[in-house]
Amino acid sequence: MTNNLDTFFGAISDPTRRAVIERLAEGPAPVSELHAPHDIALPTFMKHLKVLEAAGLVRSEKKGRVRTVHIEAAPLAEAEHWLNRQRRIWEGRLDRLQLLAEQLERETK
Amino acid sequence: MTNNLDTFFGAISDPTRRAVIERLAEGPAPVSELHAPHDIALPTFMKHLKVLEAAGLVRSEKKGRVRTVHIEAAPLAEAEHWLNRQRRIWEGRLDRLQLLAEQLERETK
DNA sequence: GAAAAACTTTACCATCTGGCTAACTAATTT
DNA sequence: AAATTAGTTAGCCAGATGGTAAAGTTTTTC
Repeated sequence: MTNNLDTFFGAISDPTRRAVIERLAEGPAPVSELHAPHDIALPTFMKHLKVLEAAGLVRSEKKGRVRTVHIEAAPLAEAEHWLNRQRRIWEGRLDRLQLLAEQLERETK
Repeated sequence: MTNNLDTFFGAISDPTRRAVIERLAEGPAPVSELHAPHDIALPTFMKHLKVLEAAGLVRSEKKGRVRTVHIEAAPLAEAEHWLNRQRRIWEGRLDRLQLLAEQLERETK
């Protein structure tokens, strides 16, 4: 059961990768520019890019010697749906617990 | 920079752990009941619970020989904010790109 | 055509992760 | 008191992950 959600959440569980996403939200950029602010070796950084690409968060094209990277909107939706559903279910539960508590309150009064 | 988001997203990047969260959204349960549907050894399962607990997604209390586990609503909010912000930013970007495309369309007509 | 730039590939390493079995402790049940 | 139930602890393992350095490839640029 190697889900989309697995690779998606796995991809954004790393701070370097989240930083890349945040940067890319402002627009596409070549690898070297994306790499610059991070104090890690280039090949290490490329691995992070591959993880993001494998998770479908990012796509890239090479033109000449420059590879340009840009974000992909698609997979975010699914992840948000999961989180939303969970939050609704368990906030619902908390609400019901509160109602129960209030009811008990009234009964013991 | 070992962020909250790191451990949170890391925690929900595993299918077993997401399944536990989904189950717990219906109400608290003892470890053995949570374990039952998963075809893995108990100690392995306990590790998953520890990851969820360390990420603040879950809490548990032991009474007698039974440990009861329940979800914690708090950390979801932060994660959703991150995702929401990202989505807004880059959907915004996609919209702007579309406008640009339409403009070019008009100009070349 | 030589040098520089922008990646890529290769090979290696330590630590983390998810899995296991076996043995142990502490409560209930019978 | 003996057996059962419900977790816990300890120790091991294979593979993934995040990191490195060094050498190679393919454009550009000078």
